[in-house]
Amino acid sequence: MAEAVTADRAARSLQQLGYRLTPQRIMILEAVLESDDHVTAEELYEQVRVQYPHISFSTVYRTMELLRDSGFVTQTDLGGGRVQYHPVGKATHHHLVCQGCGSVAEVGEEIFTGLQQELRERHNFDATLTHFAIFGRCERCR
Amino acid sequence: MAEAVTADRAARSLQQLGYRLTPQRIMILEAVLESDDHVTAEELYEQVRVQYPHISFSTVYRTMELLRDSGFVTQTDLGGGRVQYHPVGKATHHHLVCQGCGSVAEVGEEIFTGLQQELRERHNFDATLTHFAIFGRCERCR
DNA sequence: TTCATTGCAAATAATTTGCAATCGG
DNA sequence: CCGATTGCAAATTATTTGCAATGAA
Repeated sequence: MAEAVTADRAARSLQQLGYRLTPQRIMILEAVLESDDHVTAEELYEQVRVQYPHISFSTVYRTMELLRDSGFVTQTDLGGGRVQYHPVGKATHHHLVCQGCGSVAEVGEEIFTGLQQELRERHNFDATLTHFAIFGRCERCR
Repeated sequence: MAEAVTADRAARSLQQLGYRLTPQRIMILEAVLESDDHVTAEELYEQVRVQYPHISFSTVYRTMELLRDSGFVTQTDLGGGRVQYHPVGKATHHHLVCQGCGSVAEVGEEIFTGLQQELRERHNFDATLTHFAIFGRCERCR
C-alpha cells in the first residue's frame, strides 16, 4: 500500500521543491501516475484535454520534463519518433519486438536479474534496467 | 579474414538482389562498412560529401534503408533524435551510460549471453542484442 | 532504351522556444 | 503583487516524399 507514488504525495513533493502547483500540472501528474504502463506526450495531452480542453502540448512537454527531473517518471526513447513516459515504482516489464512480424510480447523484469548482477559484480555498475525493448525474432518467424 | 563484410562483397550481393550499383550507393556502403562502430545519417552524408559534394540526404536515408533491409547494417534508435547505423559482423560492444556524471564505459557483448540464452529457452525468442545503451550509475556516482 | 535511382524542394511530425498574458503563493 | 507558468504561434530538427531529370543495365 505504500509502494507506488500517489498524485497527492507527488504534488506535495513538487511544491516542496519550489514548483507551483497549477491545475495543469496536477492533471498531467494524475494522468501519468494512473497509467500502469508507458504513455506518450500525445496520450497525456488527449487524456487531460477531456477535463481541460485548453491544455497545450508545450505544457505537457514542460511538465514531463519537470517530473522527469524530479524523479517521478522515467523517459525512454525506443525509437519510432515518440518518447515514452513511465511512472517510477510501478511494476516493470519489457518488450520483445519481433523484427519479422512486428509482434510485441511482454516479459517480466526478472529477465534482467542475471545481467544486473553481473554488471554490478564485474563492472561496478548499478544498472537501471526499466522498460526495455529487445529486438529479435519470435518463435513463428524463426 | 573472412569475418566482416567487405564493400566489394556487399556491392555484389546488392546487385544480385536486383539493385543497381550506383556510385552513391558504393560510397555510402564503403563509408558505413569502414566505420568500426555506429554512424548517423549526418556523419555518412558528411563523409561521402568529401569525395562527392553532390550527394543528398535523401540518398543517404534511402540507401541506409536498403542496406538495412538487405541485412548489411542494423538500425538503432537509442534516443537523442538521431538513428544510428551499425555494420553487421563487426565486434559488438555496449555502453554503460551513467546518469549521474554522464560518463560512458564500454562492455563487451558477452554481457548478454546469459540473458540471450534465457530468452531463447524460456520465451522462444531469438534476441538480437547488438549495440545497446544501458543506463544507471557508475562506481563513483553511487 | 527503360525503369530504378537521384537531387531538389517541399512536406511531415515530434519537440522546443519566445513572448505576452495569466495566476499561484 | 511578482515572478513562475501558461498558451499560442513560430522555430527547430530529423526524416520522408513527390516529381522531373538522370544514368545503370
